[in-house]
Amino acid sequence: MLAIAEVGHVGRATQRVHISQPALSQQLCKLERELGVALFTRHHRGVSPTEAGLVMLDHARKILDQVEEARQAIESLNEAKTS
Amino acid sequence: MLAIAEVGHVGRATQRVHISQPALSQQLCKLERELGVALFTRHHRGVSPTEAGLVMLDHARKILDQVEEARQAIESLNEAKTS
DNA sequence: TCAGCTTACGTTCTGCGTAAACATT
DNA sequence: AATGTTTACGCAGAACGTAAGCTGA
Repeated sequence: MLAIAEVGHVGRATQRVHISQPALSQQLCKLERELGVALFTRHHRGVSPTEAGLVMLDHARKILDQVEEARQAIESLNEAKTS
Repeated sequence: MLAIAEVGHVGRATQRVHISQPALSQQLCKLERELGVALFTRHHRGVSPTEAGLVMLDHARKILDQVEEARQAIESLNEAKTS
């Protein structure tokens, strides 16, 4: 969700996530409410990350990497079983 | 979700997660369908993790730790701002 | 006026809880 | 019979998409 907004535009990010732009905006707003901090500053030419947004981006990448790692771990374990 | 089932019983885990036992069972089944692998073997005295369950457990802990780390990072960043 | 984010609103889907069923000893 | 997991089912809340609104250059 946030990781996608790293493209610089909320609207531009939609083609990566395959959801509509308002929905993505809602997700972002919800996350910001949840964290109690603004992740991006809105301006007329897309958005740019705040300080908090930057640290969050870093953590988000790590989390997603970890998830992907887990997914691949069970995947390769699956193949070993079926072979 | 999975991390809670590390208590050994699906039913016993409910008091940690504060959701009903059927709901937790559903989550577990859904995750197993999603991964295409059984995470636990069911027997008459609770459940015990399969091989896949064990590796998943390991990854799940890392992921949750990472999430917690992120949450605390923005938290401390918030406090710095307000002070 | 234009580009891009946000709000409104109705619909669809997901997740939970209660209740009932199934399985194993 | 008893313990523990799963299925059925109805409902509340969340998420999405379409459409309309808002804002700054």
